[in-house]
Amino acid sequence: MGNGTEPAAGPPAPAQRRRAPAGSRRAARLVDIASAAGVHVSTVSRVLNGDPGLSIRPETIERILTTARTQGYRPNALARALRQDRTGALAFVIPLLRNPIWVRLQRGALQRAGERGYAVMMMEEPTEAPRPPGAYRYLVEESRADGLLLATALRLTGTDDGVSAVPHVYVNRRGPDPGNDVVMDEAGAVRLFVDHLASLDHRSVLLIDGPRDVDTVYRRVQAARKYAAARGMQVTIRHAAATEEGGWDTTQRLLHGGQVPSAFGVGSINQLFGVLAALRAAGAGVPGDVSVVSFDEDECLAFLDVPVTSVCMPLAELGAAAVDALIARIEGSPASDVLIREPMHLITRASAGPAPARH
Amino acid sequence: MGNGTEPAAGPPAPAQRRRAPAGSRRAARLVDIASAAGVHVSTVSRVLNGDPGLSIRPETIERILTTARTQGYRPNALARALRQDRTGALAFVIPLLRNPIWVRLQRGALQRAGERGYAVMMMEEPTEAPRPPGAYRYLVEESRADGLLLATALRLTGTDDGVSAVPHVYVNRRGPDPGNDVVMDEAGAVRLFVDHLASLDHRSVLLIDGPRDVDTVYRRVQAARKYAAARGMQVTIRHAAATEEGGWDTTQRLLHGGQVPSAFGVGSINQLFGVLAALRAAGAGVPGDVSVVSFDEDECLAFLDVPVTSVCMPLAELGAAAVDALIARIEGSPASDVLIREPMHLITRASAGPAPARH
DNA sequence: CTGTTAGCGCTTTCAT
DNA sequence: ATGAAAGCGCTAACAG
Repeated sequence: MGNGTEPAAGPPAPAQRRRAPAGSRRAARLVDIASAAGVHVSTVSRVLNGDPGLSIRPETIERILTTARTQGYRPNALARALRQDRTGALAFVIPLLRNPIWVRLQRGALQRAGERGYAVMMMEEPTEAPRPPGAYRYLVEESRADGLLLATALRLTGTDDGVSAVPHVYVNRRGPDPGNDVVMDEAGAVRLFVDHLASLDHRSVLLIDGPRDVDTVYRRVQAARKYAAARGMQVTIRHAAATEEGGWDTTQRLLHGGQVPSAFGVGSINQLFGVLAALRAAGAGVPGDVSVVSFDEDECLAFLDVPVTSVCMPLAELGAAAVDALIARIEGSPASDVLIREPMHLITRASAGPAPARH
Repeated sequence: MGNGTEPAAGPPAPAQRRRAPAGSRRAARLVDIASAAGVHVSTVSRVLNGDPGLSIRPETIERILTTARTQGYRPNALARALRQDRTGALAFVIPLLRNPIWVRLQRGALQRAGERGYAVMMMEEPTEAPRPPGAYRYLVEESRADGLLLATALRLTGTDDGVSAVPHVYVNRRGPDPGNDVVMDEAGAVRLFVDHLASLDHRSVLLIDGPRDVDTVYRRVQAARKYAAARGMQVTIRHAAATEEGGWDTTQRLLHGGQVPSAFGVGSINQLFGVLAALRAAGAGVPGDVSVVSFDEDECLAFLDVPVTSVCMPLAELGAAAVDALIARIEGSPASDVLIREPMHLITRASAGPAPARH
């Protein structure tokens, strides 16, 4: 039906090359549409792609469009990609952590990529044994993707391992080659934290965060030192594994060590659970004895026994901006770092309160 | 250097078609290796692919291998895919929720796919406005992927919307067409829950879970009815949004309604936070007044004010098994449902205790 | 204005 | 044991 011409019926499939999943006839090709519509394939191609400088008889256009629709024509992305040397896919290298930031980041990226007509293939960066960015450039070299979104957690060594030969962008971290970073305003987040605590009369703050070779951690630490100094606050830094255990251990050690700052900033939500548990176990009241602020926002924070104040970062925006930046690189735009500032805000809950009266 | 033959130097790039990202020379092709090694491209192809029935002079093989390595040859996945009509990619449709189950599932799938030589492209299923599975079959029809991993949350309508024309597998849910489901033993999980509470002398259980049109929820509810009945326990079911709010609201309503079961099972970790908060707000002790068990395991549960007992499901195994099953479909194996049983276990923490003495 | 043609990079029969 | 050639489905330069 609706396909009177040659390649439909005829001999019983002239050497069909491969899988024919039980009852699915071979997908319609451009040439099928062309012969059914009685025109040449190139004409069909032009019509279907809306070639600007073309003026075909409207009735012909209509016929082509109808035929294509009837036959359920789908352009073969492979053939197109081979021809045009662009796959329409991006590869996203990401550490698959429980931490909700990655989900929000991923969502922002996927959505924007979809809007811009790109598919996204995910590669997990093993949290233990992270690989250098160049380990993923084969994806572009093999024409599986047009560019790389690099969101591995580590700060880079500074050696160019060849990744710079392919379009790429570092997401939520800074890479060794300038102009390819898409990051958030970690310093701004820390400033929000410091300002808030200063306004509550705290004189000493502690930042518990991940390993120092994580770029976001590094930047938060720098900012904490700077802003606390500017306010004349004493600042302590503790690095720990970005896990509940990490937060727990550090806090325990700290509590046994005498002098405890009156305000804690915690880098990741996983650590936060450990910190809160350790505080609770030690009988330290929150916020009575110590105030706590999380640098990861998550809705569950509002439902904890002591609802936790947090800094909410623009993660979806980061993901989207990273996609935009990468596509710009792919299209040949000059490199240029991107800093996402908005929206970022403090979500005030119960865990940060006035500094305890000084002894 | 190391490339003495024709296509290297010569005229200044004879109409290079497209992007040449600043300093990267054109990727080596099979023909480049061939001419550099002084053999025909088909020979190179055979050698590089380890063609079984081939007997070339070892020295020739060596020369080809060396040349390929020297030139950093990468097979063009596009060309290969076009030729062989298999892309080597799977598409994974997933709702990007904060719930940690999806991360673990995704990780299991990505890892197994990698082992089996497949790339995975992710598509987010919008949580609101979910689309029917057939909405994603274009990915296969356009030759972007060889098959579909469908992990959308909804139970299916039963209408075949055309997805059955392409290799696919439902992950953590059952689809309308038999033989394509890869699911975990939700009933077994519920049984673990019921048995545990029965052993603690509870006589009535409540299951707070997501919307009833979510397949996992549906199965847990069926199982709860069945196993509770078998033990002569009274069972109550409450459906709520799979969020903190959902858990909170339901629990509040329940507490104001008189008669409260002595044991709660909670379907998702997000709801769990809401449930615990509502219990706390109402002054109901856990586990003194009510015992609570989560059907989502997450490490943070061990660090809450009352550490929460949970059922730990084999999510990574589910993801891996789904990939295996899909690849089997792609390779033409007959359809067959998969049920993941192992490993599954109860993690006993503090939130489930003996039933309070009866009034 | 539309058709012809070449060819993207690879695999795979077929021929030598 | 290796080479020749066809062709996957599409697009774009060039003809007519």
